[in-house]
Amino acid sequence: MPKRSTPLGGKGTLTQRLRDVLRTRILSGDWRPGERISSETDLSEQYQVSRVTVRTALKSLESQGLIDIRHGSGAYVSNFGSNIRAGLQELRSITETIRELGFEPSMKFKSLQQLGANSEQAAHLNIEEGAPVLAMERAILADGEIVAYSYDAVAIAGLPSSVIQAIGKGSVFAALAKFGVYPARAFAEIHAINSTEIGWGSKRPSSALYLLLDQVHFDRDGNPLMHSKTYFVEGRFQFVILRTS
Amino acid sequence: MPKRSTPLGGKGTLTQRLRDVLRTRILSGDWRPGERISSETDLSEQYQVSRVTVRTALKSLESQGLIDIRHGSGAYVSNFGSNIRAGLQELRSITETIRELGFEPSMKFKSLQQLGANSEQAAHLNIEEGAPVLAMERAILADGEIVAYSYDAVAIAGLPSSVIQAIGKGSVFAALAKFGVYPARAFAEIHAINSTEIGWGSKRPSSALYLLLDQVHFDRDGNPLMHSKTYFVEGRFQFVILRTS
DNA sequence: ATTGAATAGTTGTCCTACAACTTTAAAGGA
DNA sequence: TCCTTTAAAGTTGTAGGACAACTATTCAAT
Repeated sequence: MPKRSTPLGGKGTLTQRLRDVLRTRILSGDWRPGERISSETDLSEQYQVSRVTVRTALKSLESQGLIDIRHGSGAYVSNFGSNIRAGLQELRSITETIRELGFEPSMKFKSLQQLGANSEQAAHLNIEEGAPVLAMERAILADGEIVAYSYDAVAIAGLPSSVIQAIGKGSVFAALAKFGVYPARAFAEIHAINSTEIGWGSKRPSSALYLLLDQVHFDRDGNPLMHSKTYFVEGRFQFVILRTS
Repeated sequence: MPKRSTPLGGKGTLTQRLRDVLRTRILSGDWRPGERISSETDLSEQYQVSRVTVRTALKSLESQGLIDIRHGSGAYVSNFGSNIRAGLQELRSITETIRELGFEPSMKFKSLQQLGANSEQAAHLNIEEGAPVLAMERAILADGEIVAYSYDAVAIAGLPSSVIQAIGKGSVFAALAKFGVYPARAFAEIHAINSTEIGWGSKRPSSALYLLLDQVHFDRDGNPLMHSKTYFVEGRFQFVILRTS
């Protein structure tokens, strides 16, 4: 039984760091699905943290559906394991998800301009109609194949121009992160859409069937940051959700 | 400031009972969105439980997105509140969700018979092809209007006939509960479907556009209980997801 | 072979204490 | 008056020890 001397590097609270380490171990197969993981006491000794910290980390993993804790018995790896990584309930950027699935993500801008918010955007972003927003129309590709079209609007009142310019080059979230703004939550609505007016370009899919993810991203204070309507080409992107009680 | 003498009635661990009480208080508006709820120390005195129990309950609510805990400051009600109740990430029966949204749910069976599992069902339920399953074709209505069509298959090998008969009359989950079997998790895939071969009956929707929820329910041991393909009529049912990081 | 009781192991809850962080208030200086 | 700094109080995060409640195993008795 090898001792772990890993100092739990990373950011966030001690509990969060331990949780990330344990999640990695579970997803990498240190314990097989159905198998019992080390007891709380063992883990607390291995990582030199209190049992409180171990418990909180395990509880978090349980709420994410990765493990199942049973009173008097132990914590067991659930039988879903790796599939959950692509789960919808976890907030990750689309390009990041594509890369984790083993594809090479890329992006093609159709338009990128600063203009006044329309009524829908204003309502979602909680700003005045006509207030400045950065509007984008993008195609998202995986290994050169279009998987989604996205229509986004970022509220940019108060943002420095350096950040605004950076948005056009890479990931929106990466640019906002440099300004110290992180999306903490997103509230999404899902719809089935059948329309030929969504896509563009020569590589446009033959089918007109899309799965629309209409979502608003918020920072941790509940301030809306970005509204985006992303149309996923049906069949090219797998949406999975883990539902727990 | 009134003292709470509520003995935290209900089932489950003390933490779970406290969590349910606090969730009810939050959803019923005891604290407004953005407002800070009582401190952990206060709550532990109010309900006569330890601070550990309060912390665990609050952490659970945080992972569900109802509150936001900030180090050194407090726990704040997040700005979504009641919308979350209909969230997809929470595992509840469709009829239950419909009732909570203020409509009167009902069900119309087109077929209900015991037959051998086809290859798709066998794979999802982890049983042999041809093993006995209870197959259903149902229309789900809210206030008399069709909101979804569902094609379900329950693995019934080993189930007493009394339970099998009860399934046909009321909720599937309610019948299984009497046998001591509870669905603890579901793994769902989402698709957009455009087909005229889904619905039936005179009240069939004019549109052929559906949101397909293809899901498998599991018990807490990871055993598959039921596979269901539910086709929601686009526009008649709002799907929302809270995504957290 | 079956039952039942003892036993060790594990998670659930409690208590106390302190560290780390946030917010508010007071004090001081320009 | 306005602003900055400092102090204090309040809140969440982590630690350690203790015991209750539950589970799984072992072993003896029937």
